[in-house]
Amino acid sequence: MKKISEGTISRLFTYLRELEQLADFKIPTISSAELGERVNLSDAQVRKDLSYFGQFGVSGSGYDIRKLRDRLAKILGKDQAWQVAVVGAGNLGSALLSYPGFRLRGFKLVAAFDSSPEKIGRRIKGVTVEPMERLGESIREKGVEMAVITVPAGSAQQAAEQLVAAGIKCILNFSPTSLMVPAEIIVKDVHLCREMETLSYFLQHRR
Amino acid sequence: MKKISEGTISRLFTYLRELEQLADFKIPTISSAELGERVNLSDAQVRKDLSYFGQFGVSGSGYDIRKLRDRLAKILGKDQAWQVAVVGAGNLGSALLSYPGFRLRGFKLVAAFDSSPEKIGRRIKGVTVEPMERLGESIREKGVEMAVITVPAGSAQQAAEQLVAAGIKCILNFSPTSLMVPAEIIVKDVHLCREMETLSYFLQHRR
DNA sequence: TAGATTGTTAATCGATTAACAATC
DNA sequence: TAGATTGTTAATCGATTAACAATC
Repeated sequence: MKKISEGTISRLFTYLRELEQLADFKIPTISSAELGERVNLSDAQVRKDLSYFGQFGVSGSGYDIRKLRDRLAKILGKDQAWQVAVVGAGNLGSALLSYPGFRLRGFKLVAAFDSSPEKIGRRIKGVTVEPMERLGESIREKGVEMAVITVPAGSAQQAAEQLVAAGIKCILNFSPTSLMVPAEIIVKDVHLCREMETLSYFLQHRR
Repeated sequence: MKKISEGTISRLFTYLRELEQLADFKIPTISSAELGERVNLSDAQVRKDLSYFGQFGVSGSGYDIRKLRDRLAKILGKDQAWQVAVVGAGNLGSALLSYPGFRLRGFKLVAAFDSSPEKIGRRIKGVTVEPMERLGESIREKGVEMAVITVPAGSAQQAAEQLVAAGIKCILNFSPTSLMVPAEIIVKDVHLCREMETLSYFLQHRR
């Protein structure tokens, strides 16, 4: 299979979410043009993205909504639940643990870790905050495959290393540092300040 | 001035942050190759990004660290503070209000709004949560130019409309919906579930 | 059959990388 | 001067868009 870009994958999730909503209505099919219009993308983009994974449509009539939804769900891993650990139980970590959207979308936040004694033992939405020393053991016990880092910049690298040592392959990083991890580890950075910064730049240069 | 991509702007902020750290040491200059190496980018990329805004270097010796830092800070709007409002004072909104990184980077979260009566009046890091009805007035009083939306999906569009009506030009949107706003409004979406989803896809297809 | 719409190939666009003359 | 490094132009790469034959 050829390399598929992150852009394509992200848009496929967008199509899937739209199809899930459409499936509730009575219409059975949708064209690439209609689907694209609903999510602000061109018909060509929709067909191209889908084409990486096979042929899902019927010439002249479009795509069967429920069938495409189910195929995409399978392809994108939305037919299964993912166990997730949160490292850092501060304000952001707690907010993520409390965010109902994750579970709704198949992500079960089942473990939380923090180094500060006063946080350890606290329960947040049914998850007990554990000490960092328990990280490896707890992750293995709970079958966690993905982790979110919400610790301050200074502790992020160490947290990442503990996660890698525990066998985690996939990290969502909210700390403003770039993590140094082995090449096979998939890291996605969400730098909140950076988002704000690019926004402020474009505001400054438009006003 | 020709159109500059978001990628370039984001990287310029990365260079700036690196230069701020470097300025603390005694070395006076740095080459594009060294700077690039520190932030995992090529020397060509560094020079190209900078070239959109002028000539900052000296052939043979590189860039004066403090001088480039100051020039970039000016260009990127980091020589001023930005007033920011948070719409939605739930877990995520509260976490953002409590996050010290924003203020450190020049973003002052000075207003917070929520529709739920039990949240109104609460103080979070010195900011009092106000009712949605106060949004326009408060934003004008405080000179707010940027807003962050952290309300649930169902209320996001309405929140956006109130912000636009209040004169806000720039929105950071954490709700999982795509906002419909006039073309001149700059919206940046941060879809936490989507980040998690793309991550889970690549994990699934690599294991 | 005629109209609609697919899947795919070719054209375009934009961003990154490589190369190098200019120059400190 | 010789070595280092810039700023910029040209080449490459990858992603998006347009076009259209195939086909339901």
